[in-house]
Amino acid sequence: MADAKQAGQVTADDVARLAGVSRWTVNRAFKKDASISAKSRDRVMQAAKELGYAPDLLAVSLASDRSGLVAVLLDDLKNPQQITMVEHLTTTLRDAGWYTLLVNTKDEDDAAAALLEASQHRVDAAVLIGGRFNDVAIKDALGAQRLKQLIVYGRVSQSPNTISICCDDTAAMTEMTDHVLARGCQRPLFISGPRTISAHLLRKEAMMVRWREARGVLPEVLVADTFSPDLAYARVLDYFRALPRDRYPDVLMCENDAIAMGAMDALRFELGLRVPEDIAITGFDDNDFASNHNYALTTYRQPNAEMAQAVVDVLRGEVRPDALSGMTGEMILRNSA
Amino acid sequence: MADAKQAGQVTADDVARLAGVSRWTVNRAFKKDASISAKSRDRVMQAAKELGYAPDLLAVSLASDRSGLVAVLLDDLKNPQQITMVEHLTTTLRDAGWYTLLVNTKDEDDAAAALLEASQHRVDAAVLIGGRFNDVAIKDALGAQRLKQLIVYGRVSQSPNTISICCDDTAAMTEMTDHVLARGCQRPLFISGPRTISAHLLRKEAMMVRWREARGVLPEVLVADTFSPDLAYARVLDYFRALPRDRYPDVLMCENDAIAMGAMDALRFELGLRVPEDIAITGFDDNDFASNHNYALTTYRQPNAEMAQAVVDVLRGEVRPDALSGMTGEMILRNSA
DNA sequence: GAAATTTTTGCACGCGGGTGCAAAAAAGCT
DNA sequence: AGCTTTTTTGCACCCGCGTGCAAAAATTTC
Repeated sequence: MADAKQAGQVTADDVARLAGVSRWTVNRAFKKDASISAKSRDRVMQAAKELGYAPDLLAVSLASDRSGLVAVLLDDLKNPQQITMVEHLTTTLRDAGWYTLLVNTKDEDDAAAALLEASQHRVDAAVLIGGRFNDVAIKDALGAQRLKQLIVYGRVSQSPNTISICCDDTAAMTEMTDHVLARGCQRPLFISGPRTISAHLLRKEAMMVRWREARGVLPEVLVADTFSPDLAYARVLDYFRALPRDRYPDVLMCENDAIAMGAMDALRFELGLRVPEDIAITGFDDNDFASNHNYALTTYRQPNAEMAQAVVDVLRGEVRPDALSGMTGEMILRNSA
Repeated sequence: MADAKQAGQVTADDVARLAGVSRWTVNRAFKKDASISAKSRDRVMQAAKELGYAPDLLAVSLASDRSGLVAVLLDDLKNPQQITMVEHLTTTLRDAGWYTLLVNTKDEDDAAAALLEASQHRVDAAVLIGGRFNDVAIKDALGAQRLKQLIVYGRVSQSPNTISICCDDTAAMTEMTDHVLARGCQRPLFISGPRTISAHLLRKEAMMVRWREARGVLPEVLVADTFSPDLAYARVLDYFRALPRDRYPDVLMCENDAIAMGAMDALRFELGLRVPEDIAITGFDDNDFASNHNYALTTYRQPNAEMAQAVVDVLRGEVRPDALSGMTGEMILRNSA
């Protein structure tokens, strides 16, 4: 095998020379359905292998105005749900021929900067994961205007120039609430995450609405400022300590698993309560630890594969706008509720 | 703000026209320390803002032979340690001006393909995380030859064309072992992950060596085929069930936290043993759940920030070959041992 | 076997900007 | 003011490949 590394980049011209054809024929040989004779394709491929040639994707992108890159911007890699999303996105995109430019943003300003950088890379789309991306603010960012596609992933976006791909939170939460109701719970407490993002309101509201329909009363709500178990732990503890024992809730519905776990730990380790005997708990997302023996969390798994596939559909231009935010996941029943 | 999106890409020529200078002056205005007068830089920047111009990074890469991209290839996004590494890498690289092309590989063949694809993107370096990358096999891959830098991250590589950046596993494991010895443990069991990767042998061997130095005997070893808690759970259960109670180990040293957690669950839920009273347990990596109330795992935190910084140093050409695999982390003492 | 098709191949020009050098402008000096 | 030195600016050519079209070659047809 020729020494491609030291000699610098092997280009299509080199291959052409060796194969005795023109550069364009070489490029055709590497293109899916180009018009080229089998004979010269073989000769080209042979020469290419000999030289260790592979088309330069940068040059392809520049010339063709299709980079094959998708920027995935996220918030918080500590959040298991975001990781799950990244995992599905990277594999699904790669299977479909796209590459993932992963950007871990620090704050809102940084998110805008990241968007601009993504556009400078000519990404075919940018996928926004997490709550840091306030779409109202972001839509004015220079980067947003330069992008071909802006996809808000995992929650519904208000912004018109944007495509939302997410699971039907309302249906999901209604199903969960029905389950809890059927279980006979009477005094619910909803524990929400930070209240900046639209998706959150959907989950909370779906639960509230359903509960009131069924029981005629509105559940209590406790707000945690982040999705961290530790904070939820502290919040829950404060909340319960300020309450007489006979007014304890009998079910905690949490906006995601992380909060549910923190809450469960607080109940068990600090208050000596049993789950689910004394208090039932539900989470959301079915993260990797939800099935753990210590938690056995009843939760809801988002349709992650389907959502990732929807991104590919959008990239391919096969948009089914109706289907983009109506995907439903699956309630996972475990011991906690 | 002009409508950059519909009108297609805004180029330096457009800005030049508006600013009344040549295209090259425009490019200079965007370059860090180019020789350009303050006056024309201002004029250019003004025009650029008006048009919503930003340099096209693809074109820059093509022309300058520095893509600013680093491919991060990994194995298993379910592995918390890999996620931690990705997190540190993405942020550290971005702060230093590089972008991350994240590739989630499926198997060994796919890893080779991913390497080739990375090289086609002209990445400035590829960082290999996880055990799927058998460097002996990978070094022959076409992609590997075309890469400017191949960095094996988180373990030592045998391959000469490769740079290893990792923590000093031997020192780490020796420290952990000393801690366990000082605690007075007598019957250790080492639980290893899959035995394909060099790094694993280092951890196990360091523990074995140290233990024999101290007590004159070699610890038992149990092999789990993956780093999943569930498998460790099953393995540990089998192992203990085949053992008379009086020959139970009194300390489990696990190759990583995931294994330690699975092991701990098995001991508690299936065998009714207490940790650490009956059996002590140590992990490795200090993943997010290690500090959880249910586990309180004594473990070892790798020098993640330092390791990520080392990648940047390599990219910048400021290599300190000696320092690349000698970084030490920090033992985290919790309740489990 | 010559004419009409069809397939294959080659080429000019462009994608957006980098590099090194030479011309032009500005600044410094006597 | 006239001349030298330094800073700024413009330009030719290149990075590696895509696109559309015309020339060349291979096939088919009668």
